[in-house]
Amino acid sequence: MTASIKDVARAAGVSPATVSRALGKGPVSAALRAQVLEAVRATGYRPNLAARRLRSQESGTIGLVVADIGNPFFTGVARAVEEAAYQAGLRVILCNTGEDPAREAIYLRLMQEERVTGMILAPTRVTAERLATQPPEVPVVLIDRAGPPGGFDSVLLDNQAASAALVDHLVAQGYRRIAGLFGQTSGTGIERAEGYRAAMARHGLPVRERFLLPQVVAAEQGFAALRAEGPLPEAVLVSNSLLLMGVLRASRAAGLRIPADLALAGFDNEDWTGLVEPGLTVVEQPLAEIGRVAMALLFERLRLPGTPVRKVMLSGRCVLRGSTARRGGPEAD
Amino acid sequence: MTASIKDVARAAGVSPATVSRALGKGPVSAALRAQVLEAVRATGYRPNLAARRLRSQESGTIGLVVADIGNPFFTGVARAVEEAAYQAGLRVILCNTGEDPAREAIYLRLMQEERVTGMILAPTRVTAERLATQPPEVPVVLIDRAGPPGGFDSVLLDNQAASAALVDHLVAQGYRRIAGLFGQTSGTGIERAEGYRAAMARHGLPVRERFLLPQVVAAEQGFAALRAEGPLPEAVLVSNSLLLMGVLRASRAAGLRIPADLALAGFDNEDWTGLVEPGLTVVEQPLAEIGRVAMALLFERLRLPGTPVRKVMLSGRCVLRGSTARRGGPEAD
DNA sequence: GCGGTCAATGAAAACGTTCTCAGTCACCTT
DNA sequence: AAGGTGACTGAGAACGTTTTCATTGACCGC
Repeated sequence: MTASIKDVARAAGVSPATVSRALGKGPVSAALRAQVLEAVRATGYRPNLAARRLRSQESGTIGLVVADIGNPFFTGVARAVEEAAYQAGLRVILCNTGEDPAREAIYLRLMQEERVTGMILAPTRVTAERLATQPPEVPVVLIDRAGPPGGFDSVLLDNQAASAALVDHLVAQGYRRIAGLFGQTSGTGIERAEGYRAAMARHGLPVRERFLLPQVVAAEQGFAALRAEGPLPEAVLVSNSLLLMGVLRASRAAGLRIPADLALAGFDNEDWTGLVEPGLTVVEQPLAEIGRVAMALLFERLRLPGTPVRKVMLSGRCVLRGSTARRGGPEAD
Repeated sequence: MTASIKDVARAAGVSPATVSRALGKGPVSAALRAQVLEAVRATGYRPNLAARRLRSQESGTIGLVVADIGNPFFTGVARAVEEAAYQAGLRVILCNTGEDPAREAIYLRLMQEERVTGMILAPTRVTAERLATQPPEVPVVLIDRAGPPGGFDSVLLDNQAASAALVDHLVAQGYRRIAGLFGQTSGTGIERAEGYRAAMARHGLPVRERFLLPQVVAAEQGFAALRAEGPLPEAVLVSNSLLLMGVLRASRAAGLRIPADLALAGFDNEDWTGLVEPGLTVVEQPLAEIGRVAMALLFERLRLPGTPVRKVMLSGRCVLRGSTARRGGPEAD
């Protein structure tokens, strides 16, 4: 088939070992190295990574397992991860689980079979729990979603604080009857719900919440159900951008004016949230930072396996836009 | 380290060959198979994919090399590709080149070293030309962007027709001075420009075009340059969603009303294009279909390597929205 | 009852690398 | 001049699988 290192060796008139050294790091005389390089060119040799990995017992690969590659949050993080890996001479295997725990399990197994050097993982709640009892043999860094207490290195947004900040902002703008819609598959949705609840309690306001699948259509249906079950709230807090889009769509379809009939606040500062009218108030997550820190944690654990578990908590940034303009006041922004 | 097939064999009291057969397809008695499975459980054995690939000489992996994983066009295609691969029991390696030919070359080499079964590729113009002289040894299917004539299987949008359809629509709506902004890194941008030129010629209208890097900021600057160089056109045709966003931003910043001061039409029916006010007229590409067809072409070529090269051309669907409402008329939607 | 077929199993080779080990040669020290 | 040092090189083992080949029985038809 394709040329192997032996073919190159024969062409260059040296031993396979010398070819390996000439291409790698070993000591080789300049003359032989030139011969080898010429032979490589002549034969069109490409090293076989499977053989290399088998022999050297290291894959030079890290696994990145996320819920949804269509979600700009994960693509943002993935870019930073890939960039860091590229700098370090590592490859990235990207896996897309679609929030499906079964698929997550399959990919986790696959990563082990690939003998990845380490993994970065955004687990569903189901998988997060399973990780506690069946930890993978390779270093794992969790992103976006908390794992079992004390278990793994992780880099997280301070979801409770961010959620509470949105509630405080809404209250300050004059809203009182604030409903919450949260994703149900991830620990993140749960945490954001808790922040919402705590802040509402602090203000002495009643909670009204629903948990949904993190999909646009689920949010449209969920919002419809919310309306059906009782009076329209003054504002809705939403735990991710897919749900935010769904609620926006549904409220548009219902002819609601934003924020006059309904204020809206959510997570993830995607481009489109600033382009719709009015702009949507969101908590911006530091995507690149999350990716970079995750890789840094992974590298450190690989370097010093014994170090205690570290959880890095990053803060979001509130981007205030017209969707939460002062209640009853002029539509700012 | 981790258990190997020999450990399992020892635990089960059989030979490594029998373990391999029990786990794979070979004929094994039910009793021994049960023993082996039990031993696998006991030892926590996970097959080593590097060894398997080396021995069996097939990677069970296909490479997907795209320009920008942050671009919803590519994530949409990637999803379909991954789904098809998953069904077929194949893995996908996803590579992100950022429209950088150097990085593209690196990843193409990497795919060969991984001994991928086949590749799906959206090349920049530079790489597309290089493919003609240095074709990879594995089957390649091109998507989104045409390669060298007659060279590779590919699945493409009928860009010229789609572009012309947008021009025709704009003309029908009463627009005459129509400018075009196109991406310069891909053959796609070029083709869309050609369709624009041809349609404008057909209508006897003058062409006014610029070629830009496919980035939001480049479009903002490009649009500013367009305005600086002469009178504001009545409409702008834009060759992809990043440029579309840039032009929308820039025209908002300049206080232009759409479509009264400037009509806008582009490519890719992303969610946000229907959520902004007014909605943007776009050509929708069949993302999932592109991914599926690409995989189908790849599979067929693997099955029957001798078949002649096939180019599948899919049509886009015009989604008409308010951004191209009739000139001077009421703002329809 | 006997050659022949067939399923099940094990021994050992092979996949393409890297790495250890031992060897060669040139050069330096004493 | 003998021994030591060091840089370079090749032979061969090893990585963990799959696969070929041979062997063993069991079973079949005659």
